[in-house]
Amino acid sequence: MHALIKSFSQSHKHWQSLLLFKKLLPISKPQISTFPSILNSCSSLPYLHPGQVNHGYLIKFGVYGSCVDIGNGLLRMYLKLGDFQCAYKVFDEMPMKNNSHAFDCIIHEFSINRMFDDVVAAFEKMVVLCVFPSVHSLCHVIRACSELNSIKRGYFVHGYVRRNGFDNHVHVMNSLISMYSKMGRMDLAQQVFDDVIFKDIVSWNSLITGYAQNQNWSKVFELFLCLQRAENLVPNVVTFLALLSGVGHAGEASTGMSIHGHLISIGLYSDVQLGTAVLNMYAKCERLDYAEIVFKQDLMSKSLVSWNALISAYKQNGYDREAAGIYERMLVEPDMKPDSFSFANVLPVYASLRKIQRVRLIHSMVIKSGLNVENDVVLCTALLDSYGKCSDVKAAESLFFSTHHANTATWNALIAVYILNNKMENGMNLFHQMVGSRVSLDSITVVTLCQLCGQMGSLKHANMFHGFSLFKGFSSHLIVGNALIDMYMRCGCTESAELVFHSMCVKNIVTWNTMIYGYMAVGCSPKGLGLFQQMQSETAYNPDSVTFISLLQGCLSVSATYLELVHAYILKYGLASETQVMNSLIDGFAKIGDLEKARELFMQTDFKKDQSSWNIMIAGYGMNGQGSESSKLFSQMEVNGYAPDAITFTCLLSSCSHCGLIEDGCKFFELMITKYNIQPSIEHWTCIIDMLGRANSLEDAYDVIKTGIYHKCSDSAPLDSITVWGALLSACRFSMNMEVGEVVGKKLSKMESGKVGYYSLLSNLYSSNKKWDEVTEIRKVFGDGKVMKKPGLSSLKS
DNA sequence: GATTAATGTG
Repeated sequence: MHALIKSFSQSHKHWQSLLLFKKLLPISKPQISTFPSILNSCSSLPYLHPGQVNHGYLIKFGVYGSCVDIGNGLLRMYLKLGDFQCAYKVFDEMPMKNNSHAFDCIIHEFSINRMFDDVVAAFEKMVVLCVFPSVHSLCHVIRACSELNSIKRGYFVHGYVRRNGFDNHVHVMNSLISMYSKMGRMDLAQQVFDDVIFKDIVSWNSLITGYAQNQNWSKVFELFLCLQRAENLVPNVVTFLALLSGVGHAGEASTGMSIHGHLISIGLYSDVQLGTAVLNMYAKCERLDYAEIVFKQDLMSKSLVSWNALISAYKQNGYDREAAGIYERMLVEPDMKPDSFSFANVLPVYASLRKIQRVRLIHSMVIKSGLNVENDVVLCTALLDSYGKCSDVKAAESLFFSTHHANTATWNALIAVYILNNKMENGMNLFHQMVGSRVSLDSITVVTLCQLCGQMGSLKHANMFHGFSLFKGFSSHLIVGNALIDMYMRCGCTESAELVFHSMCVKNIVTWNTMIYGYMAVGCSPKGLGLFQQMQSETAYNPDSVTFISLLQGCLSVSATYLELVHAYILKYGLASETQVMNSLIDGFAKIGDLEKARELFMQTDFKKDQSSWNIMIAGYGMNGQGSESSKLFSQMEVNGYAPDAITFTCLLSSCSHCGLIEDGCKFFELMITKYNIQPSIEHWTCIIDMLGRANSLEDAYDVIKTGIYHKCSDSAPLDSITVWGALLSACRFSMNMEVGEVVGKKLSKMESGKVGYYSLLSNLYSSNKKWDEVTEIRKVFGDGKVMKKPGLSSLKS
């Protein structure tokens, strides 16, 4: 019977073996040698009960602890069943001297269960008890140190390796190379590599991958060339994965293509991972056409990673709609379930397309698929950011407060959400909390805070914050310098912006563009143009689209000659086919009142018109008092197959309001809701109130606000109500109704951050009516450095 | 030993 139990257990007939054991028990006392077989069977069945019962038998029959094999068997059983508490108990009760097998068992099980602290703790116990680990265990321990990112424990294990002669083992040395690589210590990784006498392909791969992960591309290529000269060693899949990642980041499409060809010729290309890496390489080199071909034709068995990589490829290159399309195609693919990578990839796409329903849907899918948002920071941050971009600040906040692992990116994201949704005070508060928290600040935090100060337009905050970033040592970062320039420009302080600009040792095209943009936004067109010319003569940068969009900012203060000159430069640099550049130019001519020129450019066929081209032209007619032309253009737009969007109607409504075409305005408002299914936004309501106000229907305008119908609009930031009341205020000014005006003014000054809004609206109002004396008067009252909030580039894009 | 992910400058 004992022999039969043993044979059942060996031939994986675990139920039979257990049943037989149960039958045997009432008849006779089992032999000690039967227990290891029984325990083996228990480990293979996903039920804890028989294991515990047998543990009891072992004690009852007095055999427990009498034999190392039984102890180890029991330990293995509990480990496999995942009952670590019982495993610990057995382990503690075992005679441990020289029982390296027990240690190897628990280290192995802890390691595959990602219990890295316990792996290291077990190893430390081994060292104390002078038990020698196996090479396999040692590799697990080294990996645990790298997962824990603990250089101290890494040094300890490395020392142990040296003292005990394990540095002859190539596997141990390879583990050390990748440990130091993951910790970013390529100097130490290189040292270990040099110490390995008989290097194998894994040694080379570990080092090459390390350099790739630490973005030292030249070393990646150099090592690859060395490897090719090495005898008896042939690069394999892993080598090429690292190499392709290097090529992708370096953006060298031609090198990538030759590697691609080489992979085909040596027959490695059929590997899905390599195929995906090739796809990713082309995506990073901005060769989406090749990436698409690789995906469609070469990747026979597409993995989830391949799909994710393709989504990411489109996203990286700015093709949001396409990226969303691929994600949706993936959803209907059989056997393809999105994972946290898919979600984190596609969320920013839906966020930038402002598809809040999609964001909510993904959130529910995340929960349904059993992913834990609280424990996955990346996914949590992506969700938080997406909700914030879709104006659902509450959802963003609750994600932030529910996560246990908020890191720097998570904090940065929520501060950015507050800025985007006009909650500057919340942003500032959160920043102060962040400084007091355990999370460290990074250059992105500083950039975000620069945006915050710039949006507030407060020079006091800007100066304070500049001091802070100098103190923290961030001001030498290129993106921080650029952000500081932008911040000072938005605060209207060109001198400080110039100071930062001249102090920067490393500049890029963004630095120059930011300066030019800033000069133009504060109305210093000669300085902007001067810097533009300086950039051409003193640097190797060619002006790009953004340079020209910047030069065309704030065109109210420029002349026709200036615009002609900029146009000539646009032609010279071959950017006349760029939609956004041409839109800015058309907008410029419209703003200075040269509608003829604007129309001429608009009719040109050598640039691809988009929705905003039409919007700009419609608005252009409106602001020049030609409301009926706006309406005509709108009909043409529909005929040409362009679906009008929310902004189109903002342009139309403001045109009708400006030209006193109340009937047309109401007609368009209705059309927008019924035909185009666009929910009125705060801007639309503002236009309506403005329109009623200008037509001396102040009562009606007041009614719109009093009845609260504007609350049924698509966005709901609290500052928005200030916008609406501000429109009424401007309506009051047009109809010279100071009675209502004062009521509205008082109301505004009581609202949350209402004073700033009131101030900025009033000064906007006065300055648009060219009443400079009143503007100066307001500055005297509120004169703490605040200036008007200027629209950013984002308003141009949409 | 390995490919895909979040926050950010104009």
